Amino acid sequence: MPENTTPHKRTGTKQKILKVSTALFSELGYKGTSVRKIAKEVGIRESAIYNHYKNKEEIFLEVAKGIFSSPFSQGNTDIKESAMKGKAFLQNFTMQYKLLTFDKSNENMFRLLMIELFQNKELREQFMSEFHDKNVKILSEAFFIMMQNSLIRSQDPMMMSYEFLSTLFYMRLQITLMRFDNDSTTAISTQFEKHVEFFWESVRI
Amino acid sequence: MPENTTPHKRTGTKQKILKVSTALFSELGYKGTSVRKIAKEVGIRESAIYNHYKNKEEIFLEVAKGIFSSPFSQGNTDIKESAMKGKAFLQNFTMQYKLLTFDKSNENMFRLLMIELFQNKELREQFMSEFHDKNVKILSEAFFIMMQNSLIRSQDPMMMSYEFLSTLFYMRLQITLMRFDNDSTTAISTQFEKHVEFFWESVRI
DNA sequence: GTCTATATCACGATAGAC
DNA sequence: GTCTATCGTGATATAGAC
Repeated sequence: MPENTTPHKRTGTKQKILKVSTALFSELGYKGTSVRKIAKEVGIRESAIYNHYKNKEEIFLEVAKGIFSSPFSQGNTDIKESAMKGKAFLQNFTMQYKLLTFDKSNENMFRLLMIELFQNKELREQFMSEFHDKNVKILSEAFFIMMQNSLIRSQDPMMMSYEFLSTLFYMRLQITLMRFDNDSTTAISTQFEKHVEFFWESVRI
Repeated sequence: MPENTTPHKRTGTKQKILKVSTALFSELGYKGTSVRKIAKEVGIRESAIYNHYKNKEEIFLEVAKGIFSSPFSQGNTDIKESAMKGKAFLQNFTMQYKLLTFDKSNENMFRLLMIELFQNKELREQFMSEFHDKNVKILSEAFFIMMQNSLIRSQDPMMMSYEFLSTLFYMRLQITLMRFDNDSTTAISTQFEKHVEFFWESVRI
């Protein structure tokens, strides 16, 4: 027995608002997206929006929340195990990253992040923790294990992760920008594999 | 005999508009900056703005133009000469980049760039050509020379530049974000030097 | 070149009928 | 839960006096 808003009919409208808002915020940023546009796209009047959300800010925060919960940590495939493979681990990690880069919904997330990064403190913190720290942590563990197994030369694992990750991020930024203008990304897309090659040659023993 | 607008008095107003606009656009983005705010800060009425610029867009493009002409290529110190020094060249290049990162006006520029990157096609093109291509070109030349002199291992110079640059960019982004929130950047600021060390160890023969 | 005054518009949000 | 109607605000931009 559900006792929430819209008891028996499906909660379609609220979800539709969220879906439409996600697309619009991603494309136009916070200021560029108006409640008017959202309502129009959803197919209701502006005033009806306020039956579901207190105000525009509440919609945005809900969008931001949902967007970050998209799991980057894939299957949590035992790091201790896979890190032993050395180069293959990095190839796999990079592949996952590449897939995210070219995934449509993640592309929107990334765009929204970049647009609002300097305007929303909450988003900045999520960027640092979800985007950066999380990946550095995974990579650091892996590099540490590789060092223990004498696969790579000894270095600060955190620093190594930073070096490895920053290039992935920069490629992602460039590709997202290029796709935004419908430029071809074939040339740069092979860069991911080259990056792994270069990095591995730099650190392997 | 000047025959332009404001014949004998100084053209202070137009320059002041530009100066104020630069600060405001950098802080608030395009949508967040209103002609009202600009006028108020300058100390004139909104309508007076239109004696100097056709519209808001024209002001913004002028700001963007000026902001990119800030020369990264410093003294154009003969690359052929300095590249021979190998590691010292990279240290010098990175030092310049670090100075830019911590320079207040360049910090504003970078923030503006990040805010509007996905909203303004012209800015994207300027980013690609001025920000990326230019630096890749300088570094590629240097790496090529280093290879010729057997200072570093043989690789695609462009690719090497990409690898070297992307980390600098990522550090810059992180530092700018942290400074935005008044977080301490002492820990990350030494990363620049570590990056050069790591990279040099990766490529030197 | 600056001012006052105004036109026109889009925005976020609310009140109240259905 | 959605609608119509409306308010208040702040935005870009223009016309015309000084």
